[in-house]
Amino acid sequence: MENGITPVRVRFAPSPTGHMHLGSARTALYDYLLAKKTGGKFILRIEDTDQKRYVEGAEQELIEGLRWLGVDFDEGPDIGGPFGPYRQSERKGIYLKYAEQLVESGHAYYCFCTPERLTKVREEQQRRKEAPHYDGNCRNIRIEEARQRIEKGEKHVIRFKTPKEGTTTVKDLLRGEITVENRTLDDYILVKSDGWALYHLAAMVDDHLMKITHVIRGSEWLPSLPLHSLIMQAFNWPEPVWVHLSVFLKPSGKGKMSKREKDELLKDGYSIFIKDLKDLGYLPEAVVNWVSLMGWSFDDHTEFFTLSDLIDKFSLEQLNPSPAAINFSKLDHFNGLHIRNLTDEELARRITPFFTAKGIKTDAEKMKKIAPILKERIATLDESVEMAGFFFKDKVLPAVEELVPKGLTPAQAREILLESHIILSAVGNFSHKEAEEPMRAYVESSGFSAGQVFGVLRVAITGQKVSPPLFESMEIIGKEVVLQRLQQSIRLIDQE
RNA sequence: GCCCCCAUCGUCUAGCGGCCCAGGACGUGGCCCUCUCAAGGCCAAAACAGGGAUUCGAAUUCCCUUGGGGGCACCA
Repeated sequence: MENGITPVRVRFAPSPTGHMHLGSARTALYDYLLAKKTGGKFILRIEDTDQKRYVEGAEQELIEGLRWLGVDFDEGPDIGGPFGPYRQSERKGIYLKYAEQLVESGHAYYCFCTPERLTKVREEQQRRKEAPHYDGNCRNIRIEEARQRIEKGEKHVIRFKTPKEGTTTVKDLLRGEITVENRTLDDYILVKSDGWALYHLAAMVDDHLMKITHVIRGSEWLPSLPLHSLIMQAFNWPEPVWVHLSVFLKPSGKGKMSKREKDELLKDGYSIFIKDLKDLGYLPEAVVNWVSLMGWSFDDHTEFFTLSDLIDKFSLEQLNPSPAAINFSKLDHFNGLHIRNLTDEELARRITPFFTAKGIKTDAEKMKKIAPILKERIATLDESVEMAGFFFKDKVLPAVEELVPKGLTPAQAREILLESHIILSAVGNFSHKEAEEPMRAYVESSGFSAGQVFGVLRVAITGQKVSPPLFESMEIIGKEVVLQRLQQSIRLIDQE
């Protein structure tokens, strides 16, 4: 609640098990905004206690994703900080120590049940239509006996001794108090038989040690919130402010994104993965703006925000607890807005890699001239290649059937091209204004419509039916090349 | 099956008892502008899941139903 005044310490704690997606991006963003707003610290902590699920390169992708978005962290694995290390795999010993402390104080116990036995217990419970849970077999083994068995090398885990009676009430900032009956909770494992701590223990220990004041995470954690609260209580540690964000649903709003749907999305030029979004031509500014509004709002009409606007305006009180369907057409909209918010120089710089990726050599000067006429007609950066590739090609190859549009005969199209060639040849200063003026006069006298004349010219000069404004384009291409291309098109018609 | 959460236009949302026969945005449709495509401008259709209760008064509070989501691992 002490938002806006006291500096917070918040952490984004992903596990390096796959690609960074929109949900992570939003959580990290809110963390960052809250930290910046309060003059606090934003920490990146890698939750890699599960060796089996580790994915090579995932941590790097996470860091790159955050940097790309502009969501910079103050402490983290690659930059260090006063509460490191920031990779849980490097903190193994710490967790074990705290787990044993819990055993000592009677809040946890050693359990010697084999995975086989547990599976059997669960199967039986399912058969009886009971909720699967640990049956408490080792709950009351005396600590001395347990120590002896461990000494003899018996495999064991450490379990939390969840109270069997009563209720646990925890407060979530968005939902208020949540109360559960303790008997519906399980004796969760804190430390595995290989000595690695599980999330429930590791995260609580780290949050405490790293002096985390607000835990912002996805609502999939809500069911284990009582456990986490109980663990904190067992240690006698103060609890952070708990903030559970709503989940993202698939665009239809029915259920969450499945593997198959992710593939389908990519076919439409969309993705929930941050690295894909970058390659698809989305601006980090737009992704930030868009994602910030899924579960948060400022007022009833303001929607365009830069990162610094968001730092200024963000507040936990305006978070919305209900699930949100991902709306990609709105991302396109925001991308357009942010593209138009870029300076010409900046836009030129951002679209250049997309040309390079398609094997098109660009030049910076020309690109700067193209940027302004491209700006309001692209929704994503990669569209600029399709729209403006012709500026950098030595040759364009207009299709004859496009050169001769419906309603015109080849002879008429030829006439337009020839007349235009004569008129444009006579233009001294080849600016779009000076070229357009005599061409307009020609349209008037020719009996053709502006659409017909300029349409033929567009195809002849750009090789495309859709392009940036004709005369601005011609100015950038230059008189010489324009005339060459007109001649080429006349030849093309003649050859038919 | 059990536990928890959520519920306003197709979608994201504003609304925190009277300002609401519900506002904005995306998308959709129409018109204007126009050399194509856009951008931009204007207009339109489009929602308080249902039922009780509280109250002079409910989208806003409470209960139930329904629907949706999440969770029930030696994963996070």
